[in-house]
Amino acid sequence: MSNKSRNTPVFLEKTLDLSLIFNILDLANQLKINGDKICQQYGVTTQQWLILLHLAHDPNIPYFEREDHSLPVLASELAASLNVTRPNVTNLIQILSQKELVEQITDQADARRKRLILTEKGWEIVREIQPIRIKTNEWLFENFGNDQKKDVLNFLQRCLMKITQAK
Amino acid sequence: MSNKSRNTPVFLEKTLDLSLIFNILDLANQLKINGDKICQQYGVTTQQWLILLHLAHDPNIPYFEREDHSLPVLASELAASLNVTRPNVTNLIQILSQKELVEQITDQADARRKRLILTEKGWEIVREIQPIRIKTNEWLFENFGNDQKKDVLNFLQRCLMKITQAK
DNA sequence: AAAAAATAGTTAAACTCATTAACTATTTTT
DNA sequence: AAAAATAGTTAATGAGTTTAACTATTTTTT
Repeated sequence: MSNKSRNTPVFLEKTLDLSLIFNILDLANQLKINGDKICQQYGVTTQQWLILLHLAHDPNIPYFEREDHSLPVLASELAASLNVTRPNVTNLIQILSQKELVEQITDQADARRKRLILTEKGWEIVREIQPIRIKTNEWLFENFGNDQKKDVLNFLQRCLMKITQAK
Repeated sequence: MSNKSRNTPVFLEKTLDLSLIFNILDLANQLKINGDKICQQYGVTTQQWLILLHLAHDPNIPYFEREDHSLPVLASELAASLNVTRPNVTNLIQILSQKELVEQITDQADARRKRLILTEKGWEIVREIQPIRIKTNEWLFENFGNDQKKDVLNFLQRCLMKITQAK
């Protein structure tokens, strides 16, 4: 009695590749949920906090390893780093401006550009979340050695490079 | 001239842990974008397609490795696997029902439960996307050996286990 | 120098996915 | 028989996202 609704059909095989994909997605999901739990105590979402980290020039952000970033961040750079559209960034920045965490300053050399900087209140949130963030990650990875973590990081970076360069 | 808006402040250090987190999030993001590009040709989103894969009992889904799943899936199981609330699943299932990809059948042994199954049209989408999915993933991981992939999978699974058991 | 093209960002409308709180219906436990 | 637990829905709401059409500014081309 081979019933489609009860048994895995033949064309859906268990493979290393597909398991990897699902586990990456699941873990990212969990990390986002974890982030939300921390961030919500400070009145921001994980996504909003990620923007604050960009404005604070967190050196761990992959985009900053690929591109130069000596000047304050632009909306278009945020869009590129977060892989979302510019209107979406406009939207998020407006929310953060209303919360008085971010300010926009028109670039003197090019009036089309708006440089985004953190307010003191914005810096405060980044500073306060930082130790919690570090502790949480130390806990998460405590059973792994540095070499192991480096291998995984390398794997992820090479995948990212491949996937982003294909566009 | 140490200007907060231009230089990385001291408390934001570059670390292996934080780089790992960012890269996991970024890669998951890219995978979702990739998925959307494929799925949208079939009139579904990545999230909706993931539900179809659950109903098709894809053996690569992490939840199915942890829990038994001999019977057709329940909304509550979907919620647990996707890490979302039950009302959200109700919502998604309604969309998929309207698209005639999913049917709900009241469980005979327990009338509270509704077993979710794919319609023939639902199966068709899963079947048609499958080869594209496999080819895309083979391409993505083509430069890695099986051992390397196994190591990464193991790393991700252990992280997931740790993070989910902490709740 | 003027016109055209490119770039940076915004506005508006719409959609997907997600939440919480309060509810119905059914089954299980006490 | 009553209480508690379980499965799912409804309603209201919100965050984040998109596309299409727009303004303003700068750069390139002619």
